[in-house]
Amino acid sequence: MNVAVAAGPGASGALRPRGRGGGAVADLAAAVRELEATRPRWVWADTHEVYPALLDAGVRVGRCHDLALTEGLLLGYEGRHDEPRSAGAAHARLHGLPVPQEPHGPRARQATLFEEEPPAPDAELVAEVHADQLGRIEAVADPRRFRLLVAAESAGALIAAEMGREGLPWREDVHDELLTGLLGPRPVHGMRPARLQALADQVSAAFGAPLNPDSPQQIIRAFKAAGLSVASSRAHDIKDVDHPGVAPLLAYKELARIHSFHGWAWAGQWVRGDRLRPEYVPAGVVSGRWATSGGGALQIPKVLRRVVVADEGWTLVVADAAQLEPRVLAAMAGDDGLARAAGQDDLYRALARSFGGERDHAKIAMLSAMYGGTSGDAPKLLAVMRQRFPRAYQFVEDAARTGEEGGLVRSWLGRTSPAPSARWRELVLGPEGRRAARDRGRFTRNFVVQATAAEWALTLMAVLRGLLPAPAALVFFQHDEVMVHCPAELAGEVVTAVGAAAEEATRLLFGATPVRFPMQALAVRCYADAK
DNA sequence: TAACGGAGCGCC
DNA sequence: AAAGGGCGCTCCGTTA
Repeated sequence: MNVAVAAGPGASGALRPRGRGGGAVADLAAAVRELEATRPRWVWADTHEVYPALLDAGVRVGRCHDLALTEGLLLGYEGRHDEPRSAGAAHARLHGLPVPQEPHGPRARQATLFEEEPPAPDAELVAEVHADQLGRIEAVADPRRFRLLVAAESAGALIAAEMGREGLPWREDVHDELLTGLLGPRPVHGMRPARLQALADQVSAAFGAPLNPDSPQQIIRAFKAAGLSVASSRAHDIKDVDHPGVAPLLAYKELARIHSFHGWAWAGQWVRGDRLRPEYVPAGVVSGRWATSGGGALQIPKVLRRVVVADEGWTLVVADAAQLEPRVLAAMAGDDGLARAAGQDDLYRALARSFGGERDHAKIAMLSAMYGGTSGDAPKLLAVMRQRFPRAYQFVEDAARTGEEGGLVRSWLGRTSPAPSARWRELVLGPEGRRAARDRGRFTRNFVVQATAAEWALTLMAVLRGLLPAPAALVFFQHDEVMVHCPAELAGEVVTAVGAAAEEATRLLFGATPVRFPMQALAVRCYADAK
């Protein structure tokens, strides 16, 4: 049963069960709670807009259909990536009305703060757009897969909202202690911490002139003045340079990043009550990966992982998919040889024999095939791959070729790469054309793998959500890694659920396949212990 | 003064 | 001869 939902002013809203007239309700959350017992699929314009208020009221739902996310998938599939994907825009297109432009960027968002009253809840509009989308889904090449994509994407939106509310356990005292140990005591606002300042002074002393180590230009100039030419101020390009300023500069870079990126100011903004609450953006990346807007939660440095500690009596179950992308390629390409290797726990080890016995060579070959790498030993190893695993090789080559020619590629479930920009179409005809074409080829080559890996991970998480015993909760998701916070006595059950979810995700995407997707799930007290 | 692109680096 | 995909975020330094 599908039930269209629209939120209205305050707690009110409107419901419209499929095929029946619905109506306005004074208390939307109460109405949803009551109907949830019948396990409906809730259809709404935008999970991000609707669901948080339900969660505030203590109402969780099992499944939904997110019109905006689905519209994005469909528009992409139809080669219309640039059109606005809100439910309102979709409705306007249906009726040939002027399409409201998507607000984007900080300015646009501010402007909408002062706009008129929210429109009356319109479950009719929701139902209409939904019906249109269902029709368009049936028109794609493989509706079964696309329906799975829509379901996973929508489930992801529910999870993102729930995780945003739950928050990642984050010990403020441990964080402060760690920062103080690395940087010195917390400075007054705007000042450099003592240890950073000391390192900056050492750098200046080594070069014999005041130098701001945050300025790439000044760094390059300083090396030049010392008679040394460096390609850039990047750590990688200066680490082997013989100069007394190098060591303190590298130390400064490492610590300065922690200070500015995940330091006290950051914690003040994103951490409260020993919980980090970033804003997840499902499908924020064109490949379908999630992004965050604020909080930097997808880039938590490894050194900070010891700050993530389970509550007393609770545990963290940390699980990550091993070698996800090559396994995805093996399953998609239907390459028997690669699929056999991907039936092993260590795919690269299983491939080593084909690459002269070196596990590292197998790894370089696979990564180069998926990323378009060509440096070092890559060409030689790719030639071996082409010969030993022709279908897998051809699969990514085809994706690259399509991209170079300006075409669209799709993930396994049907997520579609954006069309090339007008700028690219111009560029590709000019003197830099070959380069532009190759760049896009690398993008589409990687897209088919990365986007399918994201689908597998999203499906896994959606399944896992349904298997978790209360009060276990998903608290973190990072591309191919999930974390569950649960009472210690449930750890075993959660570990089992992770394994079952991985198997189910594999079955849903690929059916019967020799490829395995091992997930290492570990119950730990602290994220740093998961390694 | 605000806005913006580039550099740099963290994560996958 | 070399040539690696995707992001977010903060800083600098220039520009409007």
